[in-house]
Amino acid sequence: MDVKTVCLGMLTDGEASGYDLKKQFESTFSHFFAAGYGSIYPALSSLLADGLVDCREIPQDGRPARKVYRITEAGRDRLRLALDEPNPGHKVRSEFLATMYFAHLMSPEQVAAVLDNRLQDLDRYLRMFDEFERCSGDWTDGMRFVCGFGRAMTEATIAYVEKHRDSLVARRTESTPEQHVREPATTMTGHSTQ
Amino acid sequence: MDVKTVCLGMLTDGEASGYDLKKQFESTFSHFFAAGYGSIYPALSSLLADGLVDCREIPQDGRPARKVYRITEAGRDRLRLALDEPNPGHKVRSEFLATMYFAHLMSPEQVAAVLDNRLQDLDRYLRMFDEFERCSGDWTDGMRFVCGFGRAMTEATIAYVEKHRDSLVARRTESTPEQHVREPATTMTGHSTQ
DNA sequence: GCGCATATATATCGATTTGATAGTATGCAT
DNA sequence: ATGCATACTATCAAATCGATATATATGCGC
Repeated sequence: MDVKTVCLGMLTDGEASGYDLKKQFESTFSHFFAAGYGSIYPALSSLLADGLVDCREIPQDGRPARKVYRITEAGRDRLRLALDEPNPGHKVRSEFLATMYFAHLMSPEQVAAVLDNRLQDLDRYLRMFDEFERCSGDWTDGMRFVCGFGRAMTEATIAYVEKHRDSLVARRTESTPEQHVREPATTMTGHSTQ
Repeated sequence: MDVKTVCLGMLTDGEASGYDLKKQFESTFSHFFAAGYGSIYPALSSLLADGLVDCREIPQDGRPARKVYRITEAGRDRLRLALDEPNPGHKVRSEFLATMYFAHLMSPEQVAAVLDNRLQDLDRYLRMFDEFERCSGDWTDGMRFVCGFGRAMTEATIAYVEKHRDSLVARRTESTPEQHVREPATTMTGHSTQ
């Protein structure tokens, strides 16, 4: 399941332009499948070339013409085929966790800052889910499942970070730094690798 | 924080070859920062060209020579700089959730298969974390934090999927692959804000 | 009236990442 | 004896990311 397939899926809901799809990637899909113009426009071109969508232009004054895409029958077939994959992946790419992995190379203040910023982001996510749910009247079960999933993850993350924050930051706010020496006077240039 | 930075971080633990780093990406880092040879080797080349690591070759009979990389002082500086980023990202790319989003376009059997396969994967993750923790004697706080994070997410995911599985699959077990109409107000909705 | 942000719309470009593949040797199990 | 796993290296096309460019219109504060 790549961006092409997701675009195809979005188009089952009605015709849309690349701009429209981008907005959906930025809202409902943002917490589990983000995509930018650099992916969306090539995806639509490719789908069009393969006859999986068709396109009509709606001229507008001032703005460039809207190019509105619509899924074709071939497109629906292709989508069904893609949705048949029984074990779709789920990948996390976390610079946050990578940073925390190396917490021993950072000052306690730096670690605290990273954790607090993450908590703020998570709070923003929570508010986003509130927003979503406020207008979830006509949602499908799938949409509810996915949104609830995001909320559950966010809440579990907040709980975990708040619980373990101190064990990462706690250490004395000064003295005996493991690796992050401030004064380069006594260098470890001797390559003291094991 | 890209692959280059993570490689640099791994090398603070001692010298290593690209192959060694790959193994670490596949084990400890796999649940939040995977990388393949196609990223690792170019990363090491680039680090070498920038003088952030150095390299010595250890010839072996039969196999190609080991190229063992070691972080330099410039490399440590660069790493400290990278770790100073106060708000590192955390991204999810989930074909699983994208698929579930379109559950209404699938048969109940397909949906059930996807959910069950996911649960199996999650169970495998759980066992992986058990494995990790069995030899966590000399771990840093950061490593413990990251591993605990992965376990917490996995457990929360299992709980969520098991709790909501039926609401996605439920509908009559025999059905057309085409989409179905949603029924009004079954009481299982439950806004579990817990 | 001026500058600025935001929204509507399109699209491209370099850099990075992914996923698969290739090569070459040892050793182990079927 | 054949296939498979492990140990090493490495590359390549395709996909994706993130930033940017090009227009115009609307609204907001100063």
